[in-house]
Amino acid sequence: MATTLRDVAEHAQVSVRTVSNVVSGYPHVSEKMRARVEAAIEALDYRPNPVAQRLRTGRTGVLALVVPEIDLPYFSALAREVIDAAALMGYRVMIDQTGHDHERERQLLTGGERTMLFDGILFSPLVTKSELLEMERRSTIPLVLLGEYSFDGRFDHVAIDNEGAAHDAAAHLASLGRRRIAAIGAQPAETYATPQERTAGYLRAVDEAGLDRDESMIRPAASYRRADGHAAATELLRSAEPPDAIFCFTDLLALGAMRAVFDAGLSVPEDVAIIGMDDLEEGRYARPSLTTVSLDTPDLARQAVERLHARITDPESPAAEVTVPHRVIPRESTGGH
Amino acid sequence: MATTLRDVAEHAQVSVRTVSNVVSGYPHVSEKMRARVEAAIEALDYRPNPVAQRLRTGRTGVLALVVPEIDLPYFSALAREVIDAAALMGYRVMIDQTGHDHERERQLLTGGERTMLFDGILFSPLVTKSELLEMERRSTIPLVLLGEYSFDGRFDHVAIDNEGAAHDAAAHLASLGRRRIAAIGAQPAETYATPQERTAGYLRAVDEAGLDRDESMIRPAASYRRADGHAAATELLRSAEPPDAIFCFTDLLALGAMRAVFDAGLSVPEDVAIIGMDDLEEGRYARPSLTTVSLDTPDLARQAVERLHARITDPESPAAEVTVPHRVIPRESTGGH
DNA sequence: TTGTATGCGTTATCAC
DNA sequence: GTGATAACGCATACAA
Repeated sequence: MATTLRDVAEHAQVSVRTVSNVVSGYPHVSEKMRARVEAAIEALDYRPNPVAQRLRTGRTGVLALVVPEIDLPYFSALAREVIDAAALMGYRVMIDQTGHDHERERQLLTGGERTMLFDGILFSPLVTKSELLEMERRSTIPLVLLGEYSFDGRFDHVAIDNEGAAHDAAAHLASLGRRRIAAIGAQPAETYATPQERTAGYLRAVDEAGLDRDESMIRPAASYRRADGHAAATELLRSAEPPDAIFCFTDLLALGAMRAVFDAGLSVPEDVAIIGMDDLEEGRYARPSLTTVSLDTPDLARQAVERLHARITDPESPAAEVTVPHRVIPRESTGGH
Repeated sequence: MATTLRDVAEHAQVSVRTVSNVVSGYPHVSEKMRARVEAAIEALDYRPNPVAQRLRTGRTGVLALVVPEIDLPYFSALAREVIDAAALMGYRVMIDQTGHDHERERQLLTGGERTMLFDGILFSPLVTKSELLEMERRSTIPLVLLGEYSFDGRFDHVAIDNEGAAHDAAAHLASLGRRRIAAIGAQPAETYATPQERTAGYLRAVDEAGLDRDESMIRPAASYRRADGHAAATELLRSAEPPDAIFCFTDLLALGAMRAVFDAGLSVPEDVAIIGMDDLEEGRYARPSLTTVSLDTPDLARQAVERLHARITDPESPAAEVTVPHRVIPRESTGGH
């Protein structure tokens, strides 16, 4: 069926070794040999079997990208950049959705039935500290964390400064004269790093602005979808002293929150200013356009893939901590440019 | 390093054959043998090497999903469902982005350097008829087309009725009393099937409503992103006789068009009613919420994966043509429920 | 029911 | 610089 190295070797009257050399670009091959082999390759339309190459070399040329849900715009934007960055370095990308299923995450990391299917993992889901500990104990596969814990430098880690970014977002609202600044996206238990760090940054900004901390202004979000932002904002607006500004931990939450403000008969930014994080394209076209904290996703993806590649080629290289810059982008939802 | 069948066999004092039987669930294995082998597997923490399995069996357990851009919400939603549906049938999914690069598409289909990396392809990008012809000539890998040409039943094909769906969308606008109904998303040349069919459906609805066909009301869109919808709508609104309704071939185009209407100082749906297609979650939270044509994406994904699986297991099975139902969902952008 | 041996298509180690 | 050949880890035809 499929043409193999041996077929080419026979056709060109040389050994498989020589054909392999030509195919893999081994430098020490005489010109006439190379020409003969290449002619045979052309004639037989030969293409190497990657599966056999893998078995032999142990490398698969595939990276896994693990995300909670690929249809969350932030993750699909990330996936796009990761796929492109990986392609540039000769990798293909397999995407796994954990769907917030911790068991699924563990399986993916500790081997499960899927060992050796990829050379490394870009791990992006929310994850708890104890899960990371378990990973470190059991897993041996090269791993780069995207976002979340830096975890004592035991894993490569590429992310923004969550605390700082959240601080800047809330500080932006304060700088506009808003006094009752709410936050949406905290997580109830002390489980995940991202919401914790963002809450901390928010609180620091509140303190620095000389505002009162008000626990009732901090709202959890079970997930980071529009519906969660809508529900949380609706509750906030019903309270005795509603906020005049809301900092949402993601743009998607913010878009849901905006819709809730309109549904309550109020307007953005006049009654309530809103800021998100992620700089989704959707926010640029929303009405009003959404002020947000932008993080250079292409850069983040590129750095993550590079880190992972470095770890794959040299498993002993020290873990790196990469922080990608962020910046507030003022738009209409906080009163313009 | 890694434990192999042979290691397990030695540990359990049996042959590799027996271990293999146990691992692969071969029924005729005596109880004590099975127990001994399983104990050894447990003790050595053995896991089969999927790459070796593949080389041996020729099956990879991987499907490729080819899309133009994974960060277009329609395709990320599709990817989510495809990944889930594939997981249910024991497949993993590799995502490829063609980025509207026809050369890239051809490579993916006619083999390129990537042969035998997956068992089948779900092919979703826009594609021309001549490209499909070339595919049929050269490619041998199981393939299911999502959307686009049915192509004479030579490929399995899962899609909505594009012509009918477009007709229903435009007819919905006409039924609301709109007289100057524009369309955004046509493609200039006679290249792709989807825009052609949608244009045809639009024209049929215009005719049926007794309205005049007006070529200037049909606007092309280079891509299907918000920016394209914005640009096209802006032009339409500047014309001497601007439209009172716009049918956009995708929700993303519609969301861009809505923003353009606001930027022009007009309102939706009072001045211009807008309808899209795809039923993105984004449209449900937009202001005003976006009327759209919904197609059951989970169902489409499931059927596509099932078709592909059927073709993989039986390459001789006749090509199937599956049409997934659609329906108009009225929302605020056309004047409510 | 279980063991032995061969091959899937490569790469890489030896010789020459 | 090139040729023969042994793995890589698994599944299976054939034998027992």
